[in-house]
Amino acid sequence: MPPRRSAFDGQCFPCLGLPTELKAYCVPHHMNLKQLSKTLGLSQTTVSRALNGYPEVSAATRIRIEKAARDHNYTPNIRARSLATGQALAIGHVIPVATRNEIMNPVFADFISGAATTYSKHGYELLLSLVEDGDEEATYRKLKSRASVDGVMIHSPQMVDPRVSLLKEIGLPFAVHGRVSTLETPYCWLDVNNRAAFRRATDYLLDLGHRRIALINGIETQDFAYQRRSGFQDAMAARGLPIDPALMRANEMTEEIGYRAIREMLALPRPPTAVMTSSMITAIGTRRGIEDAGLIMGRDVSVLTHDDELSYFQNGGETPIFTSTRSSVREAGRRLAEHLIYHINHPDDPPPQELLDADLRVGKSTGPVPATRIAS
Amino acid sequence: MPPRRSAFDGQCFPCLGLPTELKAYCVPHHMNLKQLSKTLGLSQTTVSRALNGYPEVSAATRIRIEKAARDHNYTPNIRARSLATGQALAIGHVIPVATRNEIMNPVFADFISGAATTYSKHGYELLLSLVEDGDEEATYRKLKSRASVDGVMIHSPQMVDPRVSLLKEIGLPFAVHGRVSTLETPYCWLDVNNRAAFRRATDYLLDLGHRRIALINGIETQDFAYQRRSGFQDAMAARGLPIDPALMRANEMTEEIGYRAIREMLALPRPPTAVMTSSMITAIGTRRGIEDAGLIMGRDVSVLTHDDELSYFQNGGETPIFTSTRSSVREAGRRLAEHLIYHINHPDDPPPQELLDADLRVGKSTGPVPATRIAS
DNA sequence: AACCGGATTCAAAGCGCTTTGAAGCACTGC
DNA sequence: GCAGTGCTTCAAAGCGCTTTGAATCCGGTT
Repeated sequence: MPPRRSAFDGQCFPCLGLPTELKAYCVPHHMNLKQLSKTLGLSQTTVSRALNGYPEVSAATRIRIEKAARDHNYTPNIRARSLATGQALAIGHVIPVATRNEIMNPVFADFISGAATTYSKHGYELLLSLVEDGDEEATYRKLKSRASVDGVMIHSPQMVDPRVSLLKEIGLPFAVHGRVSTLETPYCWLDVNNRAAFRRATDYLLDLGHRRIALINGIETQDFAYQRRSGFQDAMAARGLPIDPALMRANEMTEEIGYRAIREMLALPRPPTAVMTSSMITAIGTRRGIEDAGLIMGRDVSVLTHDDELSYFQNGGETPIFTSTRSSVREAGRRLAEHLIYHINHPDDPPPQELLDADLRVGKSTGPVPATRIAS
Repeated sequence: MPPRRSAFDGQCFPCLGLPTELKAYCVPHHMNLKQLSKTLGLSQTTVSRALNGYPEVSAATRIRIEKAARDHNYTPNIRARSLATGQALAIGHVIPVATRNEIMNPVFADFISGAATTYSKHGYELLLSLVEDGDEEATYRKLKSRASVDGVMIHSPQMVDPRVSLLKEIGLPFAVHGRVSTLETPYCWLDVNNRAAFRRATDYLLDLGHRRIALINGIETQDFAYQRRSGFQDAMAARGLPIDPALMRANEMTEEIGYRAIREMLALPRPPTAVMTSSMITAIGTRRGIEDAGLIMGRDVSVLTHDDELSYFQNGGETPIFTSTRSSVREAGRRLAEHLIYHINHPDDPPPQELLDADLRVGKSTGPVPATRIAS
C-alpha cells in the first residue's frame, strides 16, 4: 500500500520540509498562471494567450504580461499544459541494454545530442528508456498508454525490424535514424545514401589502381551495413572484378576489431592494397594494425572510412587524416528531430523523409597502389 | 504564432489522420479512467483506489477491477496523475555536452542503466537534458519551474561544485554520485570509499616490495580523483616513502592516455615497478604500453586499477586480469536512485547517504618486485 | 442617439487523474 | 426499532493549463 500523498498545493520542496505549523507561511515561490493573472488583474485566458503568442491580445497588454512573467520567473507547468493540449511535449528514446550497451555507442551519443538541440528549441523533452532485451515492446506500449511521449526515435534499424510495425499498430509516431529497406509503406526516416557513397568510394580506390580492396563492415543485419556492402559490390561488379571473401568482414565496429581484421588480412598470401571501413573507430584500429605491421598508411595500404564526424573522433583538422565518405551524425540528429516533430504535428501530411548525401573527402590515408604490388 | 491545437479528446494518432467526416468513428483505443469505471459500473474513485492498492476496496471488487484494467490495457495517463499528485514521477539527468561528451563516458552509461532499473521499478521516468556548457543553471531552473522532474542526479561532482548550492537554492531535490568533500551541509550522496581503497591498494603493493609506484589518476578537480590521490599519499607517507612527481599523472581516463603515460614513465632512468590507475580503460592502455615496451605485466611491472565493473570493460572472468579495487558503478546507480526517490518522498528525513567499500581483488596483474630491481 | 463590427478581454469548461468528505449498506447491540 | 459501527462506495473538487463561446469596449456609422 503506497503512502498517501496530498497534492502539491503550491508548496515548494524546501517548504515541504518545514514543521507543519509553519507551512502556512510558504507562499508559493513558483508562480502559476492563476497567481500571475491575479497579480496583473487580468484573466488567465489573456495571460496564457499573450505568452503563447496568439494575436488577440493588445500590444500594450502583451508587453505588460511578458514583463511580469519574466519578473516572477514564470514558466508554465509542463504537465498541466500537456494535459490540456493532449501533447506530451516529449520524445522517447528506447535503448536496449544488452551485453553491449547501446547507450555508449559514440554514434548514439552524437546523434542524441544533435536531436536534443532540436527538442529544446521546440520545447520538447527527451525521455530515455533503458530496457532489458525483450522488454522493448512492452516499453513502447507503456509509453503510448501512459501518454508519456508524443513520438519515439528509432535507432540502429535492422534490415528487418519489428519495431516499425509495432509502432504503426499502437499508433505511436516515430522516426527512424536510417531506414528499413525491406519496408514498402511510408514512414518518417532520415538516412545517408550509404550505397551510393560506398559505390563512389570504391570507384575512387579502383581509379587509384587498387584491385584487392577489403571491406571491414558493421554487422550486416543492420541496414546501413547492408547498403554499404551493396555499394561496394556494385562498384566491383561494374568493372567485372571478383570479390575475395577473405577480404570481407562484418562485425562490431570497435578499434580492436579493426586492428585484428587488418592484421589477419595483411598476413594473407595476397594482402589487400586498400581497405574500406564503416567507422572511424575501426579505421583507427586499422591504422594501428598497418603501422604495427611495419607499413605506412596511405603509401603501402590505403584506408577509406565512413566518417560520422563524431565529436569524439575527429578526422584531423583542415587536411583530414582519413579519406572518407562523410556525413555528420549530429546534424542527422538535429534534422531528424525536426522531421519527427513536424510529423507529430502534421499527422495528415506524408511523413518526412530525407536522404543525405555523404560527400567523398580526400585525406592522407589513400594513394595509388604501391608499385611493388601493381602486378597482383 | 503557433498553430492552434485542440485537446486530445480521446482520439489516437491513427485516427487523427482520418478524414474529418470519419473521425466520429474513432472510439478511443486508449482506455481512460472514466471509460473504465463506466464500463465497470463503478465510480472513478473506487477504480483509482483499487488500482493504486488502497485498502478501502473490497477484495471482490478489486479483482474485478484489476481484471478489467488488464483486459482493456489500461494504464493511467502519467501526466494527469502527476498533475493531480504534484509529483512529476520523473528524474532529471543534466549532462553538459562539452567537447568531450559526457554522455558516452562508459561510467556514465553503466551508472545510468543501473539507475534506470530503479526508476522503472518505482514508476519514474528518466529525463535527459543535454546542455551546452554554461546553460546548466538555466536548465536546472527550468526543470524546477516547469515541474518536469521531482529531482535530479548529479554526475561527476567536482571538489568545489556550484551545482549543489544552486539546487539547494531553487529547492530541487538531488543526489550526488560521489561527493563534494568541501561541503559541510547534509545532502544525498553515494560514494565509494576511494581514499581508503587506494590507501589499502597502495599498501598491498608496498607489501609486495614495490617502492616506485606510479599513479595515473583522473583529473584531480574531480572529487574521486582527489580522494584516490590522498589515499595513495597517505599510504606512502605512513611508511615514510617519498613520492616522485614524475610518477604522478592526472588526466582524462582514456586508453591512449594510459598508454602514453606508462611509455613515458618506463623511459625514465628509474622507471616504476608498479602502477595504479583510476580506470580499467586507462589500465588497458597501460597494459598495451607495457607489452609494447617488451615487458610483461604482473612480472616486470605490476598494475593495479580501480574497476567500476563496467559492462563493456569486464575484468576477466573467475580469475581477474587486473588486481583492482572494485565497486560496481551499475549497482551504485541502482542504489543511489533508491536513495533519491526516498529523499524526494521523505523530505523531512535526513537525506540518505551511503559509503560503499571497494574490496581489493587480486588478479594476475600484480606480483612481487622483479629481483633485478629490488636494489632500486 | 442608437447601432455596428472589430479589437480585446473574460468566465467557464475540460484535459485524466487523485483525494476529500460524505453517503450507503448491512450488521450489531441495546 | 433505532442508533452505532465498520466496511464500501460515491459525487465533487481540484491539480495548472488551454480553449471555447460569449461579453465588453470603443471609435466610427447611420
